Amino acid sequence: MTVDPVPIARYAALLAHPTRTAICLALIDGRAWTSGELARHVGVAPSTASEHLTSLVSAGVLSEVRQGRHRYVRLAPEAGQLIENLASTAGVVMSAPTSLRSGRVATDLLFARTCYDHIAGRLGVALLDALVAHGLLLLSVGASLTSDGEVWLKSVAPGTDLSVGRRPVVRPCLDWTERRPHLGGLAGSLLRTAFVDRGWVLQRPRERGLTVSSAGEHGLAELLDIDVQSLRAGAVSTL
Amino acid sequence: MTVDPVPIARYAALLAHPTRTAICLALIDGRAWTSGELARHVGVAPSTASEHLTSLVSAGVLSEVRQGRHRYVRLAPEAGQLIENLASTAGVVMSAPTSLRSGRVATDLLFARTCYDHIAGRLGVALLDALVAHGLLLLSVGASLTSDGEVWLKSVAPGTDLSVGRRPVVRPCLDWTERRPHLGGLAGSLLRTAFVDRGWVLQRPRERGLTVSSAGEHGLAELLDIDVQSLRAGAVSTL
DNA sequence: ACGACGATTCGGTGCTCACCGAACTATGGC
DNA sequence: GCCATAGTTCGGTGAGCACCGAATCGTCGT
Repeated sequence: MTVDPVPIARYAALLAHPTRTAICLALIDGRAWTSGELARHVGVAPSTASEHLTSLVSAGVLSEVRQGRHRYVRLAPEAGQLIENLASTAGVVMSAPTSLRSGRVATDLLFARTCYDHIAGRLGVALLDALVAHGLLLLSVGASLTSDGEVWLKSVAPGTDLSVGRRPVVRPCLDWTERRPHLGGLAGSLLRTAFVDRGWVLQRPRERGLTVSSAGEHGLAELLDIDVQSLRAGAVSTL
Repeated sequence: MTVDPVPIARYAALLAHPTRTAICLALIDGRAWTSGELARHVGVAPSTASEHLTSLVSAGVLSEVRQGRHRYVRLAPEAGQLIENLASTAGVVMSAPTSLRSGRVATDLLFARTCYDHIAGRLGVALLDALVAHGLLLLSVGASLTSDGEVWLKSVAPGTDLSVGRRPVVRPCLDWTERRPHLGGLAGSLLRTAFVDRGWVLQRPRERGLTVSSAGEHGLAELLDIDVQSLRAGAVSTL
């Protein structure tokens, strides 16, 4: 007995069930998905998806990060490679756009999407960077608005009372496609609402993806020097 | 739904069971094994092994050739690659000698082994080539001994009656490690017996592998100009 | 023709596991 | 404090399948 077949078989078994395979295929775009999203995507009960994720994570096929009540999972790079290898050996044509970090839906989401009630993706990261660049936000341990920032926010989102509630005004929320924080907390929520109200940011029901109108492009450029065009083209903010 | 997970899962499932994995690992040495050998090797009933082989073959993981009452299977090259990939991803160290066409046992068998009751492997192929080179054997459609060959055979294996029985005197038997015919049939059997009797070829019970003594090296060189040393080193006859 | 042997087919058995729903925990925002 | 939402745990159910032994088939060599 030269090589023990058991661990190999055990690993293969993880990819040997349509549901888990579908989960991995969804994750091959390189993004982090939540447990619930995956459950809906592959059409099983949340409990079932959760069980699958647990086994995939404990075997190292997926890596997980828990944030609040969400469980984000990502495909481990080696596992992604193996799956593409497996698919091609199995004679399945994986269309190019399905590969890592591409595909229409995927790129849309990479550009801008909702995270809880605020904006994530490259746009969300750019937003936070712009606030810092303009001296409106201070990023050290945690984050906080400067006094300029408070004034600015009230002008952008009129009728805001920052003293109410226990929700932190700003919260750096780790962005799982950019691996950098974007703007969360109350300020993030207010900004999203303000942008949607102005018709700058468009949000379709039951979808995570956000789009920016041409009015939004102008507005964001004027307000915070954000170049939406280049963000959309894939540029990341360089702060 | 961009990619159908089902065929991928189905393929992975083939490698997802310890028994089938063990079969594939055995086959990774690049040689063709019979169904029964694999059954014994992995420790299951012949019927079980047969079933596994059927599914592996029909999925293209293995290729099969039936010869007489034997079913030879080989690992498809892409499948071998995938398995090595899978093993390394699963964190299993596949020691170098386990890889394609190497390892001690494997190379021994590549050099010389029994096939039915005659000699296969590089030595078997060299034997057939030498007979042809010396004008003792005619290889066209099928094969037949020349009259010189008959005389020679009787001198090497005294007491031989070639007219008895329905067994073909010579039969080119496809060698599944060399992909070229070696000497089968009655002549092959007689030569093996003669060589074993003379102590040229050594055969341990319950093993397929054959070894050649130093007496055998001299004898084969003198009798048929066969260079056992270089065969053992991996050279193949070039006829 | 016959016996030996390798391989296959077929029933039956038992284990594993994917799945769901229901109950529960934890988090977020009011 | 409250409710809503995301996720998890757990028991039970059902399907799939790896396995074996017995019977059968085909080939080989006498």
